[in-house]
Amino acid sequence: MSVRTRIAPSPTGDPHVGTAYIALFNQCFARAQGGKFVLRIEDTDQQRSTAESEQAILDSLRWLGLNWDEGPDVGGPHGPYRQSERGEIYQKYCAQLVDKGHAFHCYRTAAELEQLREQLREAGRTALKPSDLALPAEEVERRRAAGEPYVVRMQVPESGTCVVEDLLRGAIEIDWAQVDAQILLKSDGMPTYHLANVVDDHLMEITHVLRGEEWINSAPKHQLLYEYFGWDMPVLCHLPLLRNPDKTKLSKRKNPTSILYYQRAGFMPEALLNYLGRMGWSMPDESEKFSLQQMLAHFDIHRVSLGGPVFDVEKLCWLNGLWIRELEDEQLADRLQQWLLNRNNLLKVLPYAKERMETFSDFAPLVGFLAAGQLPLTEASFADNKLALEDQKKLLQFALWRLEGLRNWDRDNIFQAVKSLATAMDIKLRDFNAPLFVAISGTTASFSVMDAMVLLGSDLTRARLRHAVEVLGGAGKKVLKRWEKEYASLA
RNA sequence: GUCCCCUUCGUCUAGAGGCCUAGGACACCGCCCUUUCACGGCGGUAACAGGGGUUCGACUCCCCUAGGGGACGCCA
Repeated sequence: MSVRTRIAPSPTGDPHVGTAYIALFNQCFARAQGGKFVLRIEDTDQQRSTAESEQAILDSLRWLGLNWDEGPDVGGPHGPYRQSERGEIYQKYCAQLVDKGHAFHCYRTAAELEQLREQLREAGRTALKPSDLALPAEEVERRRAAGEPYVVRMQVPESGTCVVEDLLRGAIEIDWAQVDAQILLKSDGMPTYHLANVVDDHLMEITHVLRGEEWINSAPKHQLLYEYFGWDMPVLCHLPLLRNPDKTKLSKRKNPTSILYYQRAGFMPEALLNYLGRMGWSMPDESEKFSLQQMLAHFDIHRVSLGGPVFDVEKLCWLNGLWIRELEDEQLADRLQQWLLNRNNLLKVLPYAKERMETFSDFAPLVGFLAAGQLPLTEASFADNKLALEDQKKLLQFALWRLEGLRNWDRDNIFQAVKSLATAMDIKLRDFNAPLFVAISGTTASFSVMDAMVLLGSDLTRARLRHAVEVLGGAGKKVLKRWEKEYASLA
């Protein structure tokens, strides 16, 4: 038995708690039955995946205490995808499907596809079927001869019902009319997730797949591919999705989602993992605090409850407190030293503090805000700034939006983002920065707020900006909508 | 819009037809402990989405409705 977690690095390289959540359940499920737990990083979109973002994910999972086995034959965290930089493996398998008539070359252009989708919408359908995509033979021949790009799409039944078995939900029926002629090979020759996923799982001898609920709708495609290839299908199990407090799928706009954030904000890995284990799952005796070992010892996949659990930072804090209090003083001293008071950290911070220090005792107050999770702000904290409170609130929200879109979190990028926003809003940088200072450092008397943001990291920075907006009274739905419009018009 | 999944206190959950007057945890409130604040202890408020079946009996099984979520990309 072999269970895998498939991991796609996010564009920003943040290791997502949702990834850890799935990995945790995979590990418990596999190991509880003496099976292998295989981790596979796979991203056939080379724009997204970098060596650093992949490493960040692996490091985060290790930090949490997760560990994985080498996959059979292919080994390593990468699976066949890494052995096939330009997708050769998949092209080979894909050619088999074309030969057998299970897949076809499609020469449709982007413009044509858009038009087709428009027509479907009007007809009240969604899925592009092979028949929708068909072109006259001579037109196909013409485009082929002209060397136009093409993709390979899979054949799918035009009608009928597909039944997919889910370990927790039983039989799920999906109409074939809902399933489109999925692209298997992109025009650059790289596979899409769907093909890579099926081929990799087969080559890695995966027997069970535990993945997020969001994949249920593509299960028929995967099942069909297994049939086309004549391979055994792994058992599928779809886990519920972690949610924001408003019940939508957990997203970083509404919640800190990066493992790095929780690391930086001073959570114990044991506590975070423990909390993830309580999401949609419970110990047979309902105990709240348990280690990975204990979870493993009692793991039963059927104790997963299907309602999407809301990620509640407050309860996580309480749980983390439990873990801290049960540490010996010696252990806690070690943890704190590792976390913050290590030489590396000091060296990073010192250049900014040194200028302003007269005695050693000035150090802690100067950099204390870097160690804090949430700052104890009130409206009064912002009162001395030049701009009206309402304007400061808007400015902070705009800054938050601007910084959310940032790909690389470094001083230059942050500075550019802030400066361009200030210019666009026609506010002097000095006035613009004041509320940022308060939100980030708790006071305007501090070293460069840009440097502070770099030191804090993107997640903690965003969390502070969000908090500041809340402190200033927050923004209702209506206001938010107006601001969004205004923000968009700034360009 | 179409399809799929889901639905027990505000939140995480227990519950495999009678053990349910629905249990635990977070949060909240009160009391105790305490020079303060926490921690800890004790107690309290608070839920089976609605309607139909099936059954001697339904939180539990079935159907419908409603609500929530997800998916509908040459992203994963």
